[in-house]
Amino acid sequence: MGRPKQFDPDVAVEQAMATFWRKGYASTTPQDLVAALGIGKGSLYNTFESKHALFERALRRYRDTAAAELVEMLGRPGPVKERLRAAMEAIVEFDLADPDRKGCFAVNTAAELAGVDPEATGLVARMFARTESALLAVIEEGQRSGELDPGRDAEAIASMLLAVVIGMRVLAKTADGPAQLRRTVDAALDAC
Amino acid sequence: MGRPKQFDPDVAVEQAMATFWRKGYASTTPQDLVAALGIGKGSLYNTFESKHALFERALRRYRDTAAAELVEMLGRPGPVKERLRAAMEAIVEFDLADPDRKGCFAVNTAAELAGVDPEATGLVARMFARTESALLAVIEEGQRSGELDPGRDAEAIASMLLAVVIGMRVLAKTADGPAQLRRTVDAALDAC
DNA sequence: CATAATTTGTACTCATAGGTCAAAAACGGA
DNA sequence: TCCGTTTTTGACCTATGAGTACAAATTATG
Repeated sequence: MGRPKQFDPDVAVEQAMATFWRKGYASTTPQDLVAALGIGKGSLYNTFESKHALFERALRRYRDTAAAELVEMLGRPGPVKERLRAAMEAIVEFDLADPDRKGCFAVNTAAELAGVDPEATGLVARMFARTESALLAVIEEGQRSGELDPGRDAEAIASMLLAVVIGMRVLAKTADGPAQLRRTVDAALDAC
Repeated sequence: MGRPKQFDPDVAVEQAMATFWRKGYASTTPQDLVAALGIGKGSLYNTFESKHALFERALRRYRDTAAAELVEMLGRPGPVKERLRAAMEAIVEFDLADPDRKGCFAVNTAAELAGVDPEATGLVARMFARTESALLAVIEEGQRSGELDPGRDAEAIASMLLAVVIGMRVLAKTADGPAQLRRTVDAALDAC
């Protein structure tokens, strides 16, 4: 019954994610969104309650795709140090290859909305926590297998690696070349 | 000659800095600014060319105060590790004590405007570079004095510490307590 | 085929962004 | 005290933000 939608809401959320990611929340206008999604304003507000609601869905989508990918990479089989290096290098490659220099959607959102938007703040905090858990799991696995020194504080190392990753993704937005970030990866791995 | 200004432009820049720092560039409105500076809109635009020009001055002020303070702390006399710890712990204390969770103005600006606003991007990139230089100087000093292992790559460690600091300042915006950041400081110092 | 249900496009609305401008006010100098 | 200069005040302006209203269009079902 009723007229069927002319567009796929999931695809629309994906496109909204790309737009919010590139421009940030405040700077993204309804016009930006209708242009990016290729639908009219009526459909926009009929399908998604509000700009804020759509933003929240976009953030969740990010969590379930890009953020989940990092966690997945860390969970792959293989030597611990190689996994950590692969994951960090993939981030560096990705961020530097992006002509828009979008960085990380979660990091950008933390910088823009933490303390202002409770839903966004909570979502981002949990993404960070999830990433930290994944890092911790890898570190502990390495310590058990003897690849890493078991005498070190695994939680501290995981927390530091999370900070390194977040810091790199900020730096990637202003970096003029890959040298600095590659050095950072090397030093971070040495610290494990 | 002519009517004297009723307000101190330097103080006004300071207040503008606080406002931009807390709300970000896009979300700060002329109304916010006249309210924060306590002057009329005419005076605002008579004294500062535009919102963007005022923002740039605010960023420069930040560079010359808060950002300079970190560099200064790192340059103080004393054992290298103690200096690094003191500087990092000061950042953590400062960020967590702030009820607004503003974080670092430079980091927030990088997240919001890198790639969009050339002046802001350049200013932030140079603040980061300056901080990295200060970190490198401390590391090298420690390696010369024997406090740190001279066999390690000082530049890599400095780059990593910069990433750690930036990452911590993002994390401080969503953190629920000091534990995670304290662990990060410990692990970062161990990595030197 | 009529009808109910849903979507879509378009035209509105109200508030605010970002800024300009004219006139009044406050100064120092002649 | 009048003049030229500069600042302040606050009304004004145009464009856009975010969203609403609603009629027209499109569909499944009885």
